[in-house]
Amino acid sequence: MPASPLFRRIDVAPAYQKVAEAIEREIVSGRIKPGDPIGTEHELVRQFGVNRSTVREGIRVLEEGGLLRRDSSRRLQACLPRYNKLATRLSRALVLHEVTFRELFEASMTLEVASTESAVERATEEDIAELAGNLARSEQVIADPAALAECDADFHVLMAKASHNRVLQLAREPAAQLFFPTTEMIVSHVPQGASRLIEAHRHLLEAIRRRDKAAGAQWIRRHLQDWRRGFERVASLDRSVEHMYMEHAKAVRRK
Amino acid sequence: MPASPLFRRIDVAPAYQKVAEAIEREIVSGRIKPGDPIGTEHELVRQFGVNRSTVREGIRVLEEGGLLRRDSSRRLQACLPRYNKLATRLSRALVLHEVTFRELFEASMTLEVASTESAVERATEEDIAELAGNLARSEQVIADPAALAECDADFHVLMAKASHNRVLQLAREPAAQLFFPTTEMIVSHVPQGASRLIEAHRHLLEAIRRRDKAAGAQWIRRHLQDWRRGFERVASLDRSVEHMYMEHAKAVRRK
DNA sequence: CAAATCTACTTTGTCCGACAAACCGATAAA
DNA sequence: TTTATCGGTTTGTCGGACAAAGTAGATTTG
Repeated sequence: MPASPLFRRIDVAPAYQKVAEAIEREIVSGRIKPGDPIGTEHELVRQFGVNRSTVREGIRVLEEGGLLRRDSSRRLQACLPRYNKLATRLSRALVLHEVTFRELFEASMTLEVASTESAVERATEEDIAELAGNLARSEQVIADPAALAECDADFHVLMAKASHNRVLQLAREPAAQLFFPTTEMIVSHVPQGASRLIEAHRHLLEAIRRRDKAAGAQWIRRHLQDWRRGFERVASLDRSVEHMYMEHAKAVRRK
Repeated sequence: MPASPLFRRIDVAPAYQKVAEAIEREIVSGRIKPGDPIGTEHELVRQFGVNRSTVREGIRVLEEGGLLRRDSSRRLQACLPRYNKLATRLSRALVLHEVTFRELFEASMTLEVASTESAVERATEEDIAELAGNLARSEQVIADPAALAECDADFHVLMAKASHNRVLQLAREPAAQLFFPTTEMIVSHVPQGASRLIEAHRHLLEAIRRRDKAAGAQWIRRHLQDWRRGFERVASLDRSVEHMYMEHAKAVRRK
């Protein structure tokens, strides 16, 4: 145990980091609210007394962290980090760690069941209406695997929203981003895949309407098992998530 | 539906983003392995044909995303994004969204139970040894709430590691980072809090040793319920996580 | 009077060149 | 063998510059 120190640890962080930290502090502490303008780069230069290049490096850090964005006219403003954007980073990390589909499946089984059970308990009328709207759209695009896969992903996002638990919502997102891109592949390879998917969604919605937790849990499990069986027709569960993800990322980038 | 287009959508992303994306592609695709050097800024300037300021902005983006780091001599190298670092961003996001302890508790109940059940099934001898080591340390610091709280957080991290499911490991981390900082407070306010905590850990370890899934699930639930009861003595579950987190963050920064 | 257009100013994205401090490697000195 | 010294790199920061795009106010037009 050292004696009480004479000197405080000196802060050797580079200037751009200090700029980023200073702005971050203001936002996290709530002194700057989401949507508030941060001021122009020139103003920040004046306030911090550093060069514009330095300010810009700090800004990039915060932009990437999701605390800052540029509005339509590219002026800076504070913002609430969107789960979705952060989840993308996490998904990428999972890919790099060469996570397998088995891990993804197991985790999703837990997360989606929890999300469903909460949704059954807490879904509001609006939540139900959104889910119903999604279901209707799904039925229209039943013959288009890509569109149906997108509907499926949305359905589960809506379900997580209906759980009214943002932690759960956030926790499931990275796995879902890797999990659901495979849906298109499965739906187009497995006969009856599309109709079974929609049937499961219909029963899930019905369970929510009746506040029947057991039915909800049962149908989400069945839905995921369907995915698993479908997936195993095409590839091994122990394959790393890497390839699928790469292809999907490419497709998204084209949009 | 548009006719097949004559021209491809031109890419108007700013140069620093393209630099970041180009490097990201190389890393995510595996052509650059974690640990590989990226080359000096000057080299990147040459390769991309843009200014150094531009390159540096791109580098900041990737550094923040965890794909790039600077080694001891500040040279750039690729790296695997650590869950922990990303989880910190997520935790911050949860704070900004004013998540409540109730949400945190419910999600953790799901995530920790799943993590425990997997650990019971799959923990290796090394996992068990690590958990046992942690338990021994806990018993030594039973009178020191801060140290005990740290042990508790570590215990659950080790448990997640023992689950051998990296998706689960990642999914629980953000919640845990917000959840466990309160442990110190609870342990020091609730008589028997420390001993109950250690008893729960002991039973959890025992359940893993005996591969007794039901016992594992039961004890982790009990452990979390203990937390909840303790917490409710001090504050309301419906309080936003914000204040606690802010104080904890300050404490960590001082370290 | 309202709408459209033009013009002057601001802001961002990028570039150039520069320099001190830190770091690396190798050689010289103890 | 260890320590000290000395160039050569590399990073972090700086100042200034300019084109493109956006903004807002003034001006023209219907």
